[in-house]
Amino acid sequence: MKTTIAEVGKYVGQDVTIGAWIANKRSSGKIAFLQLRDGTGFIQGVVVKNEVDEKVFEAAKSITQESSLYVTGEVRVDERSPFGYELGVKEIKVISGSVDYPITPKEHGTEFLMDHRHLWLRSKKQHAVMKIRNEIIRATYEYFNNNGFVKVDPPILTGSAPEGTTELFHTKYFEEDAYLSQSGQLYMEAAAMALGKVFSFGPTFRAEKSKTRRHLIEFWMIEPEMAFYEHEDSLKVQEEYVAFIVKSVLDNCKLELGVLGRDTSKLENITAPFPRISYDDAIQFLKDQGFTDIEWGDDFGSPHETAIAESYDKPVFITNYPTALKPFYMQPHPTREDVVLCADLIAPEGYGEIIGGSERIHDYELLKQRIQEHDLPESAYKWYLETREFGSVPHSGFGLGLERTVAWISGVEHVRESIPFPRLLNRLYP
RNA sequence: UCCACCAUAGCUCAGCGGUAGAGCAUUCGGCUGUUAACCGAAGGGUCGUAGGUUCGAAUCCUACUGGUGGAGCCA
Repeated sequence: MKTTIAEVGKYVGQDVTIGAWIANKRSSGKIAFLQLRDGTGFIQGVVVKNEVDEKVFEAAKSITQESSLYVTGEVRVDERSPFGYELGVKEIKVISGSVDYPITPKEHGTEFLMDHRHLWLRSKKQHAVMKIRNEIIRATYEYFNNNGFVKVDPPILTGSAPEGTTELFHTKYFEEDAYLSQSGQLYMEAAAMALGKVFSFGPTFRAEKSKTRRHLIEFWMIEPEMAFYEHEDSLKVQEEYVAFIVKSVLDNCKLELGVLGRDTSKLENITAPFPRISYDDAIQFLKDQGFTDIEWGDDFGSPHETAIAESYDKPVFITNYPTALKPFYMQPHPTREDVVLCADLIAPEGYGEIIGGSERIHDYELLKQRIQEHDLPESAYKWYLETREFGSVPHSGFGLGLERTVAWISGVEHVRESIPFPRLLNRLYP
């Protein structure tokens, strides 16, 4: 019976054949332990010399790390295995050898591991992070599909800069200039006017010289946009969605969280509603904490963000930032000129901002005025303004950074481990 | 772009002015329950590059290159 490691629980007491790789091996004179992996999981194969053909034991003793093989044996329950099962090996058929596998069972530096990212992904820890990433993606589709959202894919090649200031990747579009998308939001707003509640999930590109554990040049973003939703309605969706993906990972990735040594009690606590603090109060809070380098009107730096996040044990919304700090399209506060209806969601444990969202301006004249104030080319925003010209409605949306969310839930230090092949300031290989 | 630190065996590091070291990996030998297994042996190096100081530089100085951490910007 050919099966996978994930499925062996169905075959206790029976012989199965698994296509696998050797993750590691330990052997003595009369017994060998093969640490097997097949992509679906990890299991230990035990080869006892006087129970198998001599050739099989020799093959087990001489097989090298990351060689591929078909291994046949009896599935048995074993309490010593964290996975619960092990394989009493009867036969080994090597498919392909592996000489001098670079990633040895020892510590390695970041540069070396990143140079071998294509192989590093095979490790138990990276496997666990990728499974958690997948679970977050799966739960995202489940959440939005269950709540009446339609997935819409905005373009990746664009002709203009949605948020103006940030650096964009430039490319040619035949004779024209084009840029890689840094946000699909404007297109999602148009889509919301067509389909009501929509969400996107796709890559985003920022040509910023950022060099921190929270930054990637290419990252994935989930951007919901909702017609007839005001700011407060959007915050409810955000906290419910984030709580849902955390719960999904807790329910479906127990083994992976264990491999990563994640403190799950911190995740179990992540339930809606999330605490909120206004920008005004956050400034006051920081001053009370002894920060002297910040005044009303300044944007938060990383230490400020962390100080605010650390005073809560859940993600926290920082709401209503000064208009001057935020992009042109955000809806002004109903009773105040100087702030807008927006919120950033800051993850606990120093993982930084995972969501930025706002209610969007729906008034045609005001939006046009803002575009002029920001010196944006009106011709490029003609289509965007038209969404306000023909039956404009209040609407809100937000963007969630996938890699920061994966890093936070997995508990890995750096976002470069939360995406299969990270694009970083100095890294385009592999 | 700025600040700090780092660059020695395939990998992780020690050596910090006087002939280059360890652990892991590899090869060989030993070991019946290992969990980064263990024990013994062997092979493996123009000490990032280019200058300089010195009788003598992996070691001190300068520049460059590459990397790591952080800042700013942002998800």
